[in-house]
Amino acid sequence: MAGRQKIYNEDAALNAAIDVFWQQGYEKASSRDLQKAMGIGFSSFYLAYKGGKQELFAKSMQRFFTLYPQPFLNLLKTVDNPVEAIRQYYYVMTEPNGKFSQFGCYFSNTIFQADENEFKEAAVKNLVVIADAFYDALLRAKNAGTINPTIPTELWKTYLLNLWTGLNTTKSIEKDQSILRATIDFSLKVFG
Amino acid sequence: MAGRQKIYNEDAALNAAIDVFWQQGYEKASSRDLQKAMGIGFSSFYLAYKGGKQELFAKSMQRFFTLYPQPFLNLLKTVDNPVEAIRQYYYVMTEPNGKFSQFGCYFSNTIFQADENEFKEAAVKNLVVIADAFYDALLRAKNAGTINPTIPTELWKTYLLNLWTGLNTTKSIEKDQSILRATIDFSLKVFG
DNA sequence: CTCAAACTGTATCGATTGATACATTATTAT
DNA sequence: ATAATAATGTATCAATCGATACAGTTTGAG
Repeated sequence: MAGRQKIYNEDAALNAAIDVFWQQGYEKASSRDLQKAMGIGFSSFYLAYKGGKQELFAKSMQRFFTLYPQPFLNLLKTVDNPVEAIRQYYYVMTEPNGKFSQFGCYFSNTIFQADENEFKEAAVKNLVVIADAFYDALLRAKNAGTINPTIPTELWKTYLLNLWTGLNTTKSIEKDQSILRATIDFSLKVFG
Repeated sequence: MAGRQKIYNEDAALNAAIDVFWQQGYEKASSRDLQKAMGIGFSSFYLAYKGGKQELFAKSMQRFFTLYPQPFLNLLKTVDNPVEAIRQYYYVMTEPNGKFSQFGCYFSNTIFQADENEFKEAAVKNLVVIADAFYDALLRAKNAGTINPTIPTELWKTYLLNLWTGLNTTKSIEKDQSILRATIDFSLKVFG
């Protein structure tokens, strides 16, 4: 293998692309915006991502999952009190200067903005994986007697997804952090 | 006043524009899409809406409120059981072939997609008006002893908004209508 | 009958979009 | 050294965006 060395860092460039997509969404994030943020030229951009913006977005969403939800899902496998862990996870949507409260949920945004394409499907799949992990952790706690849910088991995933994706929009309407957190707290009471 | 007569119907044209914006959102709805759907030429378009797409969208959102939420809010003032009325309103998000389940909530979509501009602000305002009406009807029922809510009064609006805006995304993840409706039913139980 | 007012159809504007072309520079294997 | 390979920088492509120009058509007031 011969050839000139990369002048940019691949990981740093992809992380920069994540933030651009996260903030602007797939459509609004222009190739020029992305290149600028990634510190990369046009040629290098299309050399590294032959599929262009589409390929970059797909890899960006994969990396996003690895960076943010994945560590939490791993943690969730070990905790005794999954409701408290989920509460803290949901609280990030209420942190005034955090990326989640500012940019929203990467997957919900994608589901919302994308056409009926592969991205929408992938974003749904990511959220379902998260909901599945929530379900498993809660079921373990229930079986262990740690929690005593009043909500039927078959509604757990949809209820939790709806709370999460709702916050993604509600945070733009209700700016009072204490009200948002109280709503999260109240909604999670059904898990005991 | 002299002059040629309009060849198109203004109300029908605006209604057509609503559906285009509803389905595609402000950004993706191109001026050509709109003209085509409205059955109108470029000249007439910019003659009728000197502010272009922006002005058309503003009037479209106003008309949308008049067409859809307003009649329900009027009904809500008269019903004895507001919880049941709200349930039916939320159910429209689960109707497989309805515009709401297909296109989502006009206002939530706008809040989601718009930049920090006048549209976002107007969409938030519309949702707040709806939440206020929900609140008033529920408070009347509580004072009349018809319902016995377990949720603190100060969380009513945010809780109901979050349920509604959540459905706007959750409907794309959970396709089973019975699960969606059961989640709505369970969530509304807190109002007694 | 005339003429200004109002509406319409088509052609096109400059800006921006995602994506390529192509020459240049840097690196390594032989 | 030289050829092959890889990365870069700039210029530009066709398509589409919102918006406008401008000539043509229909109408009613005088």
